[in-house]
Amino acid sequence: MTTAAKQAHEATSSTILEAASKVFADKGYDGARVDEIARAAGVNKATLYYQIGDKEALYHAVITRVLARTADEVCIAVAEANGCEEKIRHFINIFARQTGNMRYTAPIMLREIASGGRNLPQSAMNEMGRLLSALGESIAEGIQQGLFRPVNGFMVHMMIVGSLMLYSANEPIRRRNAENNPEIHNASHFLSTDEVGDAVADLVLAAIRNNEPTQPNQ
Amino acid sequence: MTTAAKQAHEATSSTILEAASKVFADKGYDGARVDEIARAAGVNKATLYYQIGDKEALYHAVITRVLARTADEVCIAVAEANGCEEKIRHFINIFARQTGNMRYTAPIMLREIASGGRNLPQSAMNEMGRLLSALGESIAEGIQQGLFRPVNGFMVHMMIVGSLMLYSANEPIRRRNAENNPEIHNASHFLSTDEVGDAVADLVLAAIRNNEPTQPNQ
DNA sequence: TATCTTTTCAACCATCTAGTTAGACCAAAT
DNA sequence: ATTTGGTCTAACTAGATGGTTGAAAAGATA
Repeated sequence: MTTAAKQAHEATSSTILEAASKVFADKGYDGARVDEIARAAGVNKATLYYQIGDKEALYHAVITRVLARTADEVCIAVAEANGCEEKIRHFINIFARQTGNMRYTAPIMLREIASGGRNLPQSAMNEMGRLLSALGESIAEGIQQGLFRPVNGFMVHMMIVGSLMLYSANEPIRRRNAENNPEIHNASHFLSTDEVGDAVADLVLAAIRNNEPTQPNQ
Repeated sequence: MTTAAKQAHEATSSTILEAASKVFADKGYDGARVDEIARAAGVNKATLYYQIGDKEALYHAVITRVLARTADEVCIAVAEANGCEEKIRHFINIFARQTGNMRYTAPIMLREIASGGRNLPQSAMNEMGRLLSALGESIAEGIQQGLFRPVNGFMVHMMIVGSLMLYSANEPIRRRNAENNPEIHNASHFLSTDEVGDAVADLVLAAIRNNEPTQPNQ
């Protein structure tokens, strides 16, 4: 394959995955129509099969891509942080940005979880594991240092990820509700991506921070 | 209609809705097969159409039922509580029980949110509103009394509901993960329904509690 | 220009599925 | 015994959908 051809392949492939992400997020695996994805990507259906494969291959590519991106961004941000609090903060802020800006991230993950991870390929599971570890280690470290209370790290993870994904995925419902009931419009229901991250970080850190600092464990 | 007939209607109808709840939770709206629901309910497909209606009517009935049950239970529990902290605690514990024991609750809600509430009938929206108010008022009251910090009540709601639904819906993935990696089995990933409620309540209350009590607002 | 490879397309098909229909069944009322 | 009203069923249909294919276009190479 020439480099020009390779680039073309890369470009179409990426266009298709981007379109597929949106459609899968919007309609779910079963609700998504391959024809619609092709149309949204502006390519013929056969091209899609030629470039990537059948519907399942397409979905696997999409979900692995979404999770890998999120895990990459989050892990980098956590690694760059100084101290446990900042690590948690970075984790939350980047996750908030990821779910807030890449609008398909949260719906795809939520649906996948709702289905019991039926379509989760191992590669995607691994990416989830990276996310879990990044936060788990930061919390364990903080507890070790006596900065955090001895909380259940997994529950904290659920809390962060749950609130951020829910808030992001909720948006259409909130908006519709605001349109239908303009009189009870509530500004606190419409925060910017960064405001959401800050609000969650504030709550989570308050939840786990050790306010009666004793000597660190050992 | 005779009372016997009425009872028969009630019974089949309920059986169908129960079966439909499971299938919709498991497969989602588009993934669910009407034939499968009928089979799961042990009735002929035509009976299902006779008793309830088409697939959409079935789904509307299911989601409204699920949300109404949850809202009912939660509202009763909150009303019975004394003081803001206890209201929050009751809210969380009952919600945890509802999502933890009625295993289809969380998946159905998560999918609905992921789809942007496309299939949410007004009746279901109202039930969601009741849930939101129950918590919102309790938090506002606590802030008013200076017991809670001036937090964003909606974000707290996202946090509670997000973590509980995520934890509940997660269960199959956690279990599969534990089976595949028995060496890193983590007890904190497998809490009982009540333990989950307590853990979340502990975290949330720590997050919003006012640790430097000043004079109440006014 | 001729040739070869990669990429795109429109039309097609086998299968699946939501929804319908015509009638069987059954209990109670006459 | 027969009618009546409600409940249920097997079998069917019309339409949609995932996936395929053979040919044509585009582009590189020589």
